[in-house]
Amino acid sequence: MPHKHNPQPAPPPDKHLVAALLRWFRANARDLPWRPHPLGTPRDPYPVLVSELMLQQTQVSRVIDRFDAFLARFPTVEALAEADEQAVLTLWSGLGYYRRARLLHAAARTIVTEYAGSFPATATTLAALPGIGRYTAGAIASLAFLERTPAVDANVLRVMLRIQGRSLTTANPQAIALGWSRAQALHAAAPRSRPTPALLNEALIELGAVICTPRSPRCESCPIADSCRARAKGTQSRIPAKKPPPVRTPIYFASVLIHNARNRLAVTSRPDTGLWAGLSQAPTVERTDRPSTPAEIRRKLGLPPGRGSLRRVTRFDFKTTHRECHFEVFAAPPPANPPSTWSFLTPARIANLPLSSPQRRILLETAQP
DNA sequence: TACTCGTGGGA
DNA sequence: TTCCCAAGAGT
Repeated sequence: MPHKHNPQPAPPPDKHLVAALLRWFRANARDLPWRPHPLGTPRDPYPVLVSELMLQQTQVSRVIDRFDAFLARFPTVEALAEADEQAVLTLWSGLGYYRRARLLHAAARTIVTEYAGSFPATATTLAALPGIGRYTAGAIASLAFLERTPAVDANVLRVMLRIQGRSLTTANPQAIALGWSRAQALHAAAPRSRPTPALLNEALIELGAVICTPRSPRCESCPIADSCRARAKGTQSRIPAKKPPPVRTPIYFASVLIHNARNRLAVTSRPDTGLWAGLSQAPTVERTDRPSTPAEIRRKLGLPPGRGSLRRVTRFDFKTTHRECHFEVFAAPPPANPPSTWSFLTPARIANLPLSSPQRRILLETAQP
């Protein structure tokens, strides 16, 4: 009698996995603005830096247009370093996680001032730059400098966990350690040719993005399905394990549209920490316990008292990962002496400010008659 | 370590 | 419609 528990056949060695993956990538790589021609060519580190920072926690489709616009406006690391931070944030408007834009700007300045404009060329030295963590450092070091080093993002981690058949959340430190060590092992088993580290990292990311997707992975099209323990056990849909949804806390915003006599609109800057730090907005009051009353809004913004001076225009909700934002939009006449922190601007000027999505809606859609 | 920091497409 | 969640880093 054979074994009762019928063990799975041993997966092929990593060498075969890597060969199949690279073959698939060469044949199926999508044409992306930041992808080198031909594949495996070392890339300029600056576009890699920009694309990787833009792609953090978002999706390729959201980034493609922004990437081209950003490089057109700031074609070199020197141009970015010299830029005004507001200009950088403006090009980032709508992308979210605005701290990434500030950190990218800071990294460019560090590269120019401390490295005379030429990028540090190793993952270790890159990781010391602002906004560049372990993943981005590995990506730049491999894609631009062909260093044999892994780059494990959420895509690669998912691929590694499924290959190993481990149902852990992507936030689990064990899972992260497994992802990096498994990816490192694949590099060790890969061919020695110079472009291989870049090709392997990009292939793993691409596989996770188009085949080994979070939901409904296309296992029937996967070049390394015969190396995948999850596939063998049929557990791919449960890997990685789900993490509990984040708790969303409410914030109540009251934003006020204030036109002056020349029909220009009042705009202020948000504080430089917290949600939408440093972005522009209509004069706004916010609190976390309940909506502000009209009297409170008038008082806090220095608007004249009296019932007719503040009328509600509309309201809407906007969700972020951790916040449930309730917006009420009002209109009011300008105070006799507006605060010096307010600017009165035309729509064209406002469109060139760094705006969050809800403020873009308020200032550029709701405000226009 | 656990939490913060956005957004909008798609299931 | 509502919910899920995608090429992370900093604190």
